[in-house]
Amino acid sequence: MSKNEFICDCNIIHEDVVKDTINKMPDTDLLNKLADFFKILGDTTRAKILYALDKNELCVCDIANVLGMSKSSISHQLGTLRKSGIVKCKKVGKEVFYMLDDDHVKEVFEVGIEHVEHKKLEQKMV
Amino acid sequence: MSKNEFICDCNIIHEDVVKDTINKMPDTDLLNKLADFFKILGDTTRAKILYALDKNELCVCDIANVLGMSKSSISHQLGTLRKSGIVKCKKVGKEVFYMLDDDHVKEVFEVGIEHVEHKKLEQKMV
DNA sequence: TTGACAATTGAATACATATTCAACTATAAT
DNA sequence: ATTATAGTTGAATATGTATTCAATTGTCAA
Repeated sequence: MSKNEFICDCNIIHEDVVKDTINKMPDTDLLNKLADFFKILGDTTRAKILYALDKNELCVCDIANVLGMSKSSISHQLGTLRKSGIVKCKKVGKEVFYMLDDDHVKEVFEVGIEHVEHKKLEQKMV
Repeated sequence: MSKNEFICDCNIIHEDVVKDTINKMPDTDLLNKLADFFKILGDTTRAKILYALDKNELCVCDIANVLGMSKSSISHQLGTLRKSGIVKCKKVGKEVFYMLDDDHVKEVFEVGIEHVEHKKLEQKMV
């Protein structure tokens, strides 16, 4: 493996480790989907929506009022959440009720909160 | 609670549920930190970096070569990862070696992968 | 001390995306 | 049928951010 095969303008000193790491990397498709999943959770509005839906089944107006935001922006976000299969909905008359479609979200949230609170604790100890 | 207290131009029909949900919402600070944490994981480049660092301790050049990207962009991303306390580094001569600072990341990834693979499976069954 | 190299940094660019606004659809009530 | 309401949608705007580029820092070797 010559130096020129590498993208970088540096003398590769750790060729073996690099090769080993490359071999151990999961396929791109998985990593993209994983990042996309976290991207969905990585927005305050969406995080709040999911948190609210974990507590109660809610219509668009309810969510808008819980978060103190406009119906439109909530509806847009619900659209993205629905497209990514994280929430589902049922229509009742003029209203549309939303609920979580996936238990994983709750689980991921829990580990995330653990992390965040652990970090907070660390800061206090410093 | 009058209609006017609500942000939305709709006849609140589910006042009780809305109030209940509001009461059960965690404080804003936690939700923001949580979203910020997921935002960090919600980028393909950063996800790849973290995945790579989970396998081996690597210098900036190594990571750049594993991902096939420039040193500069990797360094920028390592900066954000460092600031958020997810990776740490040690300097050895001219090189800087990076490693994961937190076991939670691994844990969160695992649940995330579970979710992604579950979704993939669901799609196949349809 | 000079040259080479790993890494960082700031500014610029390019791209992605959250919210707003206005228009529209679908359903229910009169 | 007409009107009001819940929700959706597309375009525009505003904001955020990933990558590139160029310059700079710090360390090692000659």
